[in-house]
Amino acid sequence: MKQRARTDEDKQIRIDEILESAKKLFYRSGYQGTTIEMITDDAGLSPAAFYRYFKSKLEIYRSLNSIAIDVLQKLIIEALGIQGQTPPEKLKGITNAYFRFFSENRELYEISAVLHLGQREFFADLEMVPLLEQRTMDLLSVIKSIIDEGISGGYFRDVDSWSSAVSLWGMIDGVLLLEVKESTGFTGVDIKTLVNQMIDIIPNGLSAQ
Amino acid sequence: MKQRARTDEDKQIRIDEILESAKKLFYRSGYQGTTIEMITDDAGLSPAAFYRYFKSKLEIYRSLNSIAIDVLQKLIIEALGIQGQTPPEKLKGITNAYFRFFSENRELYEISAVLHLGQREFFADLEMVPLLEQRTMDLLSVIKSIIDEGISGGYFRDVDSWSSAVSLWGMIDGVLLLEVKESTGFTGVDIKTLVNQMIDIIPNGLSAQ
Amino acid sequence: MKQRARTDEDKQIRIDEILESAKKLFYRSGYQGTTIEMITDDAGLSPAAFYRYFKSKLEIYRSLNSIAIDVLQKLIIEALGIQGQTPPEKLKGITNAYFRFFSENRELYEISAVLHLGQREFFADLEMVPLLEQRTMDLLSVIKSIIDEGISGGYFRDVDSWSSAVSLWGMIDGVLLLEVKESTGFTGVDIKTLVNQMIDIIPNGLSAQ
Amino acid sequence: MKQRARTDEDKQIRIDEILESAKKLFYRSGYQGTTIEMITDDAGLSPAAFYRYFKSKLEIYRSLNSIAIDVLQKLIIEALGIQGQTPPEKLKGITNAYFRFFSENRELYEISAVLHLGQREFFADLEMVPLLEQRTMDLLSVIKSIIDEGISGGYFRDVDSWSSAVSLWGMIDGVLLLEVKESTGFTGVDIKTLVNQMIDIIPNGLSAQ
DNA sequence: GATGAATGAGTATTCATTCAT
DNA sequence: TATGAATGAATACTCATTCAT
Repeated sequence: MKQRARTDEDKQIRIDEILESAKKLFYRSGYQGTTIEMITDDAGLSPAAFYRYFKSKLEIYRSLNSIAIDVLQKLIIEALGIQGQTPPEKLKGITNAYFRFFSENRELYEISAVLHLGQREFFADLEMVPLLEQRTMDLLSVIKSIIDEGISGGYFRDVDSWSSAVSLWGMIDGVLLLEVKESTGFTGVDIKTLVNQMIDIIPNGLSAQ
Repeated sequence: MKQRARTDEDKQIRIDEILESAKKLFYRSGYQGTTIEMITDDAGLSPAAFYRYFKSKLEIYRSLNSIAIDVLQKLIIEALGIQGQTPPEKLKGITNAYFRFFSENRELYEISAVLHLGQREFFADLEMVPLLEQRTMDLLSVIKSIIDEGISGGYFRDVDSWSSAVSLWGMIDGVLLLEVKESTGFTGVDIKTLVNQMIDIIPNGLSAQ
Repeated sequence: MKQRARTDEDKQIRIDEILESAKKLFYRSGYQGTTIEMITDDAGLSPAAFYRYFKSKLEIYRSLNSIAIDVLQKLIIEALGIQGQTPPEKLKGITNAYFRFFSENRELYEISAVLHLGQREFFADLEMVPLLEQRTMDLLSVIKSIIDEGISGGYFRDVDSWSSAVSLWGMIDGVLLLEVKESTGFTGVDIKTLVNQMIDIIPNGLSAQ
Repeated sequence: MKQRARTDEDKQIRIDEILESAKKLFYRSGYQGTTIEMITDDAGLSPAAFYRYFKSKLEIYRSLNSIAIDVLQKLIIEALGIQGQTPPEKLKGITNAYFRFFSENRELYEISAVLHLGQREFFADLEMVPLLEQRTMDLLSVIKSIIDEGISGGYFRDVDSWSSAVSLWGMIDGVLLLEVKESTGFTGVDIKTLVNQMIDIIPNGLSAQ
C-alpha cells in the first residue's frame, strides 16, 4: 500500500504522480489503449484510488490537455517577449516555440494535438472543445497580427493575413506530424532539419529570384 | 441469408462490399468505434463470414490503407501525365492531386492519414508498415525529382531537394488536417482557400521582393 | 458450453430459461442482489450471452413485470367470466384471483408488487411506470364498476365506489404482504386464513347486527 | 474537523446526528442508494468515524427500525390512553395512531415498513428479527384484546380475534402503502380519504343492512 | 478520538473471435 | 459456405470497510 497523502502538498504530489503516469501511458498507448489500471499500477496505487483524484478517465485526459495548452502558451509568450524583433523573426520565433513544445513536451504534444484526431468521442465532450478552440484562436490571432505588421512594415507582400495564419499553423503542425508518423525514420531526415527547411521556405519560397 | 460466393469473382464482390462498409464505418466512427458486427450488418453478412474474407479487424483496416495509397498514387500519376509542365506546375499539380484525393476520397484519406495516429497497435504490424513506407518513399521521390529538375532548370533556388520534398509533404498534409480537426469551421476559412494560400506561399514565400 | 439455440423455437426456449432463472433469483435475492452472472450461471450460459437476449438488467426486470401483469389480468378475467355472479361474489372472486396470483406465482408477485417499493431507480425508468399505472387503473375500474353494480342492485350500501375500490385494493395487497414480511410465520396464522378473514370482514364488517 | 465527543452525552448527540442523517437519506435514496459517505457527509463526519458509532451499514439501518417501532408504540399507547372508549373507538384509535405514525414520521415508516421488502439481506439478521417480531406481536396482542373485549361486550360479532387482528394490521398497512406506491397520485384519491374509507368499511362492511 | 486516504471485491456491459450446425 | 450463438477477457467505475497517522 502506497504511503498516504496527508497534507495538501502530499495530495498535490499524488495528483502529479498520477498525471505523470497517465501522460506517459496515453502517449505510449493512446487513449483507448490506456486503462485506469495501467495508470494506477504505474503510479503505485489501486484503481479505486484513482477516483479520489480524478472523477473519470476522460477528466484526467482533459486535465492533460489543459496542461498542454498552458505549456504551449507559455513558450509562445516567451518567444514573443524578446524585444526588437522584426515580423519575420517573430514568425520564426513562434515556429520554434511550437517546435520546442513538440520536442521538450512530446507526450503533451501528442495528447493535445494527435490523440483525438478521428475520435468522435472526445468531441462529444462539450466542455473541452470550446477551450481548445478558444486557445487555438488566440494563437492564430497572434500570428495574424504579426503578418499584418509584416505587411504594413514592408516585410511581407500583401497576402490575406488571416487565411495565411491558419494555413501556416497547419503547415507547421503537418511537419511535426511527420515525426509522429515516424516518417522521419524511414526518410532519414531528422525533424529539426525538416522544421528548418520549412522555416526557410515559408518566408522565401522555393522560387529562384 | 446472403447468397453464397461460388466463383472467385463472387468472392471479390463480397470482399469489396465488406471493404465498402468498413470504409464508411471507420470514417464515421473511428477504428475503435467500429465493431465487426457493425461492418457485417452493413454489408448484410454474419460476423463469422467476415473472418472468411479477412483475418482480423486490423487486417481490413490495413487493406483500406493499401487501397488508399493506390488511389492517391493513381491521382498523382494522372496529374503528372500532363505534358509540357514546368516543375512549379508539377508541384502544384501534385498538391492539387493530394487535395483531390482528400476531397473525393475523404473516407480513405482519414483512414490512411488520421485514424491510426496515436495508435501504436497499428504500427506494430510487421507486414504492413514496410509496404506503406515504400509507397510513401515512391511519392517523395517523385517530389524530390521535380524539385531537382526545378533547381537545374533554374526555376527553384538551390535547396536540399530531399528534405524539401519531405517537408512539403508534411506541410500539405498539415493543411488538409485543418479540415479534419474542424479548424476550418471555427476559423471561418474554407479548406480550398487554405490550400490555395499554401500553393501560393510554397513557391513564392511570404517575403516582399 | 451450452448447446446452441438454432431455430426460433430454440431461441424462445433460451429466452424462457433466462427469464425463469431471473425470476427465481430476483425473488430470492432482490433486484440489486441479483447479478447477471448469477442469472447466467443458473441458466447455464456466459454473462455475455445474456446480452444477446436482453439488452440490460433493467430490461429483463421489466419483461418479468410485464409477464406478471399479464398473468394477473388473465386470472382476474377468468374469475369474472363465471356467469350469474352477484356483485359480492364478484368481489370475492377478484380477491381470490389476486390470491391465486400470489400463491401460484409467488415470484412474479414479489417482482411486480414488492421489489420496487422504495427503489427510486425503477421509477426513473419512464417506460415502465405508465404501463404499471394503466394496468392498475384497469383493475381498479373493474372493482369500481362491481361496487357500483352492487350499490344499485341493493347489495351494498351507498359508499363512494372509486375510493372504496382503491382502498380495497390496498387492503388486499396489505394482507398478502403479511406473508411476504413473514408475519404469518411468527403470528402462526396462515395466509389463506388471513385472506378468508378479510373476505369475511370486507362485506360484513366487524360489528354485530 | 468535528469536535471530539468526550462525554457519553456528546457521544449520544453524535449518534443521534448520524441517525438523523441516515434516516433522511435512506428515505430519500433507499438502502442501496445511500452510501456511508453520503451519511457522514451529511452529518459532518468522516466515513471512518461512522464505524466508531455503528458497526456496519446494516446496523444503523436496524437501529432506525428499532426507533421506528418505539415511536409507533408510543403513539398507540397514547391513543389507547384515552379513558372510556368503546372497543370500536379503540380500534379506530389504533388505526389513526398508525396513520399518524405514517404521516408524521414518514421517513421512519418507509424505513420500517417498506425499504427492506424483498431484501433478504435484512432478514438474515439473527439479532434484529426477534426483536421486531416481538414488538409486532405486542401490538397485535393489543388489537386482539380489543376485539375480544368488543366481542364479549356485544360490539363485534364472534370472529376469530387473533386472525382478525393480524388481518386488520395487514389491511391498514396495505392502504398506507398506496401512498408509498404513489397510487394516490394516479388514482386521484388522497390517503386520508382512503384511510377513512377503510375505517368505515372495517366495522360496518360494505353490505347493505 | 478523528481523519481521509486506500483498497478488495465487485458489477454491468462490450466485443473480437470461434465454433457447432 | 454461411450462420448466429456463445464466450473469454476486458474495463470503467463503485463502495463498505480498514488503517496509518
